[in-house]
Amino acid sequence: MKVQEVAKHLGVTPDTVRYYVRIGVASPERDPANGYRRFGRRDLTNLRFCIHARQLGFSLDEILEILGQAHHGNTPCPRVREIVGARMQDIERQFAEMQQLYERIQRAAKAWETMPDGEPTSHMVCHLVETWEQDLTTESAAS
Amino acid sequence: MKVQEVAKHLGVTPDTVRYYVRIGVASPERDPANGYRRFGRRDLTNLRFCIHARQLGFSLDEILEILGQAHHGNTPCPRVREIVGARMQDIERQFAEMQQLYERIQRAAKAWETMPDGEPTSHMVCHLVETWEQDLTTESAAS
DNA sequence: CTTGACCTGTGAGCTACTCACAGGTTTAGA
DNA sequence: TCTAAACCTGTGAGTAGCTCACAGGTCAAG
Repeated sequence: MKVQEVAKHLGVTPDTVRYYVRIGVASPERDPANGYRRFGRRDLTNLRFCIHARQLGFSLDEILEILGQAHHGNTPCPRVREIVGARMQDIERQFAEMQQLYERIQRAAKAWETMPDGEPTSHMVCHLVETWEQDLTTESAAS
Repeated sequence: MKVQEVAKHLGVTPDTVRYYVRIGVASPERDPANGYRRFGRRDLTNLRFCIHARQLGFSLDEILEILGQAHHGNTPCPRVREIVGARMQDIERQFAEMQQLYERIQRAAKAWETMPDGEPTSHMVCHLVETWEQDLTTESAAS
């Protein structure tokens, strides 16, 4: 299979497939006549795994690590379970951070509702932003 | 004020302050004797605005745009309100995406609980990932 | 006078692609 | 048989917002 067929087959762009090849997710043979990539079964397997794993939040480094393990005949499943666990925690943390950001914006927007616009001065760019009451103390202490 | 004093004052690292100067958030004078940055009132104002705005989810490009507006004596407040509105929508969207990802992972992890590990084969790297039931159809159709 | 803490600019690294460029190949149709 | 469109190639740069490394100059305390 050529790059575009593979891409269509897997639901990604040819550029993405080429990128994955570039970093070593797959290593297709080359057609000696024209240098085109010829994807075999193993290449497709690796690419499919990569795409699925990405959809589960795996990083490309983690994917390469797992492919390496599998290449050596070791079962990558324990590592996979480990990564998935870590990823869930990451997401929970990001989730909390985003919620904080959202609430911060919301508080600001609400506080600004009744405030007029103002001209910038030498000690203030936008009074909306600069007079906004933030509890930085709480947040920087928490981090 | 020198770079480290400013950094401490604003609660960021000296590197961050230097970076902000680099991209034009502030343009401190230089001490002719040694070339050190000397931050004045306006520089501090800009940096403080920048840091606050970042905490509200503004991009550095947006911040530079606003600083430019303010520099020309125009009130940036309407633009600020606009950006804040856009940012809230962005966050809501990201929120939904992350939730999807989280649920996807959760479903996978749950489905794997009772599955044993397996050896990698030529057509499968990790059966946990590759036999995982995804409703890609739903998701790709939705996007 | 030394030592350590500061300062300088520049450039690279991080993630996961995505796009641009310049050029070679294949394929379908006239 | 020719041509034009659609494919393929590798390489390099761009994205966001820092962060760190490097090599070297400066300053303050003891």
